[in-house]
Formats: sequence, structure tokens, C-alpha cells
Amino acid sequence: MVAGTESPAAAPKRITRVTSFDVAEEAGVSQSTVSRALAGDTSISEPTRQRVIAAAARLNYQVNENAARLRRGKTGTLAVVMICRAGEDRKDLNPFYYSLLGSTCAAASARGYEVLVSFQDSAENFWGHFEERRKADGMIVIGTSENTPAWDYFGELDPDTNWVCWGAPNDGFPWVRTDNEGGATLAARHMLVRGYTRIVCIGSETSPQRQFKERYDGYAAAMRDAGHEPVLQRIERGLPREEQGRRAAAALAASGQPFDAIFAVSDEIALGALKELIALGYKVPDQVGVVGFDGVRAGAWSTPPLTTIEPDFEVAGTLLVERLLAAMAGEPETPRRSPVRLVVRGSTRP
Amino acid sequence: MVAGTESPAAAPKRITRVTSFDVAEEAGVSQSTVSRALAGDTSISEPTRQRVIAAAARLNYQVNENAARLRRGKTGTLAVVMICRAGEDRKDLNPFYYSLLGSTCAAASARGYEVLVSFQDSAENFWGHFEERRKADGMIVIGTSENTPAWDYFGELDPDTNWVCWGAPNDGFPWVRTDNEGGATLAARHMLVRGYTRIVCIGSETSPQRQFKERYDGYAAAMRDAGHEPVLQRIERGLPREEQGRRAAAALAASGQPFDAIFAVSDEIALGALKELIALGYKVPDQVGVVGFDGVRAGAWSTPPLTTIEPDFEVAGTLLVERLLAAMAGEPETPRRSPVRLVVRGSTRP
DNA sequence: TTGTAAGCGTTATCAG
DNA sequence: CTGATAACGCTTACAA
Repeated sequence: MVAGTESPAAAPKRITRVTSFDVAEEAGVSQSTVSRALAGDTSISEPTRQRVIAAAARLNYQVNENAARLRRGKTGTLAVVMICRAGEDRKDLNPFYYSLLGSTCAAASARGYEVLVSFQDSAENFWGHFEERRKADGMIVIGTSENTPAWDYFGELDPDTNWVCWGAPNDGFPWVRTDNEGGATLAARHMLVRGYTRIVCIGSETSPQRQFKERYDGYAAAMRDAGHEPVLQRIERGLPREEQGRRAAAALAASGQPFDAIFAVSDEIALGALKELIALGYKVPDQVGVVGFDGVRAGAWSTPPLTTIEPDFEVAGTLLVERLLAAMAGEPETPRRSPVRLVVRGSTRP
Repeated sequence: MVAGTESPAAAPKRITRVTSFDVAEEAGVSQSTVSRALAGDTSISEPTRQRVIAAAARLNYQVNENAARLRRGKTGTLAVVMICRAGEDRKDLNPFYYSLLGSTCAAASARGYEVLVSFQDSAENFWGHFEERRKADGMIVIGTSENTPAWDYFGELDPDTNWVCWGAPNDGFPWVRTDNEGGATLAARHMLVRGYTRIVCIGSETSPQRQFKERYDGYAAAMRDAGHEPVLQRIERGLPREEQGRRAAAALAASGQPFDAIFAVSDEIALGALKELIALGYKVPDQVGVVGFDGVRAGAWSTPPLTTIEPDFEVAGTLLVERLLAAMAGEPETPRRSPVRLVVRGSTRP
């Protein structure tokens, strides 16, 4: 009401530079009362609060977060570092990581935190001093275990740093990860139940991708449990996943090793193997069953669609945030394993 | 050297609370000299700068960004708002948006900006006052045009707000988007060159997805150019994309309308249509060609793999950032259209 | 219940 | 080239 819309001199042109002092004047109270009223301090009387709120609305006031944070010493922000493979086309980044980023942001926001995201791919831009610079109260690092220089960098940060990570190459890191063993066991049992018995695992127990080892272990445990010997068909290093799957399937077929099912430690490998098997004339799922791990979208579109183990992304993000907040509060333990579920599609027989 | 690693009293336990005053004392200069030396001010003599840098390193000093920003009045940060469909499972968010997020972060970082990301899905959490709160100097909003409440909200922000968006429902917004028309024309021409002539477009000219209209227009222009009448097979609203494609293909086949190719306005629609065509016994690509739009990963895995128009994600992110920075600087025009390329796979004949 | 006043840790202005 | 000395806008004791 004070300054009408057509008052040319009063209309603020630039994004508001209104301070709590202006609001105080407008409301006829002191500046500290404004701060308290807006912060929801219970000692402020309701009429006063209303007056302040109205004045703030009229002036279009918003607190300057930098000043507030400087004073408080806390930021209300969590940093998320996404580690990409150096020089990698972002489009080729496993979409899984993007989903995880999304659910992490959501979980942080549910706990009242904002998220500062940075993508880092190589030594020139590794950076983890968010707390020291008061940019964030803690840090979540998400990446593939293959970017060794990155993990070397983050492994050597100040040990008092509050952080958690996804994709850690070893257990010396404050990790959270998928229930790889459980998932692999689930996959193997599913195949056993469907009548496959000569199940070969395409994967690796020595890959820097620690999860591959865990998945192999889960598969092996389920096999032994059922009285079968686990068999590993190794992937060749340094190739695209799909190609690794293709070659492994070809090698397996050529080896004479009898098999009626394949458990691949990742969907991309599984998809490659699937393509190769079909090219070689195998009938999937009747003659050979195939199960992957990761729940990538493309699996729904292959022929036949890929049966897979799908990690729960929503839970994973929540777990990361919960663990970080617990660490920040000095409470040590919260769950570190994110659950998985079996998605049955057409690459295993009914 | 001053405090050795084994000096128990000197070792800071918590994340450093060192200020520029401490560094000043350590280096034997004034506090303002420290600030200047570290900021790279040219008026500082080289010996002094070195002394300061060494002292800062010794004390593990990092500037408090909140104080710096408060003083400067600039944040060096761009906000990115990701608009999701309300209640949507984050995993189902079009991976395209994640790629765009990634390339936007990369572009921002290349221009010296940080990125503050927030995911917003409904009225309870729509929020765009980053500038007023001094959390960011500008804002990029990325979303599907279908979340109408979101666009209503962002459309009514202070007109002085510095922002750009991807997915705007109409031209009243400061938009950047894919070269939809050009891409669709590219698709249609590709099919014409490969000998298809009765090309039907599966899509819509009235969808809130403005891009669908643009894609139809591009297709129609290319058809008319070649002396053919464009034909539109409409999708039904409110269904999952794949289902829309399926039904449209079924309806087309049932209609008696002669056709030897389909241009679908999105890959998911194309994949649905492809599946339906094959189920109906059509031979793809010999009898019927299919081209989609978006370049989703799943398209590489369908049978046959889907020929498509792939937007350039890297460029798109750069465009968004460039446009925003230009707007912030008051320079009005930069390109708004992000380029596309044709990816030929198996769903069109050689 | 509200007001007064002291910082939070920088950057920037002004002298010297 | 360097040193004092104001701000920046808020939160939070401490008083009243």
C-alpha cells in the first residue's frame, strides 16, 4: 500500500537489496526483533510477529544467507562430488550415478539440507575442502572405483573431514554401497529355482571395481550352497563393458565349458553377452538363461528383455545422507548397505 | 616447522578454524596483505606473497567463503533447479535431463562458477529466490514442459531475476532448447533418401510439450518440400510414452492409411511403436522404417536398434550457461538452439 | 517480550 | 607496496 505500483521512483529495479533494518523500520520494531520473528523465535508475541511478517512481505525481503551463515558458522549445505572418468563424455556416465545424485539431493532436502554439486574428473579439479571454506557442513563423494587418482586424493584429506562415499575402492573409506553379495545370491538362486544348474559368472574377482568381486562372491556362495561349483569366465580389462560381455560369451562358448546360464556382474556386460549368445544361435532363455546386475533401462529393451538385479536408488541416496549426518553428529553407525530387488524379465525362463 | 606433527597441543583437532589474522601473524604482515596476496592482487611484492602463501599452507588456511561473499556481494554460484514430475520416481526421470545437468555443471565450472542444485517437484517446494537470498547470482531451470504448476511459479518471479530455462512451455520464458525443427527435418530427409515416401508422424501438435509441435513442423516442412503430404497419427494423452507409441502404431495399422515409415516425436514413443509393428508382423526396416528423436540409450538395444535424432547435450549445457551469464551481464542475445545429429542404426534400411 | 550491541571473517577504501 | 579501518547483514548474548 505504501508505494503504489505506478510510483516510478519507489519501484526497485534490481533484485531486492532490502535488509532486516529496512523491515524493522517498516514494521516499527528493532532489527533483532525482525530476525527473531522471522526465525520463529517463540519469545516474540504473535501480533509483533505478524506485523514483521507483513512488513517483510511488503518489502519483498529475503535473508542474506551469506551473512546468516557467517554469523552461525553452519551452512546447512552438503557438498556432493561426482567423480567422472577423466575425459569421459558425460553422456556415457552410468545413468545409475545420475539417479543416485537425484535421490541424494532429495534425501538431503528432506533433512533440511541444500546440496552443492560439483563434477570432478582429474587432478586439476579434485577438491574437497568444503568444510574448511565453510561452503558445506559435510561431503558425499560419488564415483566409480576406477578413478584411482580421485580416490587417492580424497583418501588423503584431513581425517577430521565429515564425509561418506559411494564407489570406494576399499574398506578404508567411509563407504556406503549396494548389497552386492545379497543381490548376486538372489540372482543365482533365481536361476537355480528356474532349473538352470550350470551357471557361469561373467566377471572378475580382481577388478578395481570392488563390487564385481562382491557379486562374484555372492554368486559363488549360492552355487556352493546348492552343491554346484562356481565357474568364472573372466572379462578382459580396458574394454567397453558391452564388448567385455560379448567377448566373454564368445570365449565361453568356444571353451567347451558346459553352461546353461550366465550371471553377469553388470547389465552392460550381460547385454553384450546376450547379443553374442543370440548371434551364436543360442536360444535365450530356453537354452541359456541370462541375468545381469544394475537395472539399467536399456535392459528392458533388449531381446529378450534382461532379467536383472536392481539396486534401490532411493534408499541409496538416503543411506548416504543419513550416514553423513550421523558422522557429523558424532554418532558412529548407520546401515551401509543399500537393498536390491530381483526384476524378472524375459532372459530367464518361467 | 613451527609446530611439529608430534606437538600434541598444537595439532588442530577439528576442521580448521584458522582466519586470515592467524596467517597474518604467522607471516608477519597485516591481515589485509594476506587477503590481497592470496587473492592475487598485483600490488603485492613477490617475496611478501610467497611468505604469505607459505604461512597459509603451514596453517592449512582456507578463506571463509561466507565472509568473502558477504563482503563482495557476489556468490560465484549458479543455481540449477531440476523440475521433476510430481511424485515421480526419480529413476524414471528422463536420463536426458541428468545428462543436461551434468553438462551444465561442467560448463558452469569452465566459466568459474559453482553450481547449487535443487530438485523441485511440487508447489510445496517450488522456490526460486536464489538471488534475493544471495545464494546464487543467477538460475537455470531445467524441466519438462508438462509440470504446469512449476512453470506458473517460475513465470511469476520478479522480472529482474536472472534466469534461463530448458523445457519452457511457451516463448514468454527465457528459453534455450533443442533444434527440434531442424532435427525433425533431418529425420524426414534421411527417410526420404532411403526410399521411404509414405512417412507418418506419430506425435501431437497440441501437446504441452512444445517440442513435439516443433518436431512435427520440421517433419511436415521436409515432407512438403519433397512434394508429399504430411500425415499425423495422434498419440493419446496421459499414457506412458511407450504405450502411446504402441497404441498409435496399432491404430495406424488398423486405419488403412498406407505407410512405409514412421517418424516418432520421441524415442520412447518410437520404441513402443517399433515393438507393436513387429508384433503385428511388419518387417523393420525393410517394410517399414522407424526413426525416433532424443537419442536415449535404450534405443541402441532395441531390435532392430533405433535410428534417431540425438540432441547435443554438451552444447545444450554450455548454451544455458552462456545465455545466463550474458543475461547477468546485460548483453541480450546468445544462441538459443542446441544442435542435433542423426544417428543411423538398424530401424531404417541402408 | 523487546531493544542494544558485539561480533562472524572477509574485501575494499584511503592513507602513507 | 603495505597497513589501518570501515563496512557487508545477520544472529545472539545481555539488558531492560
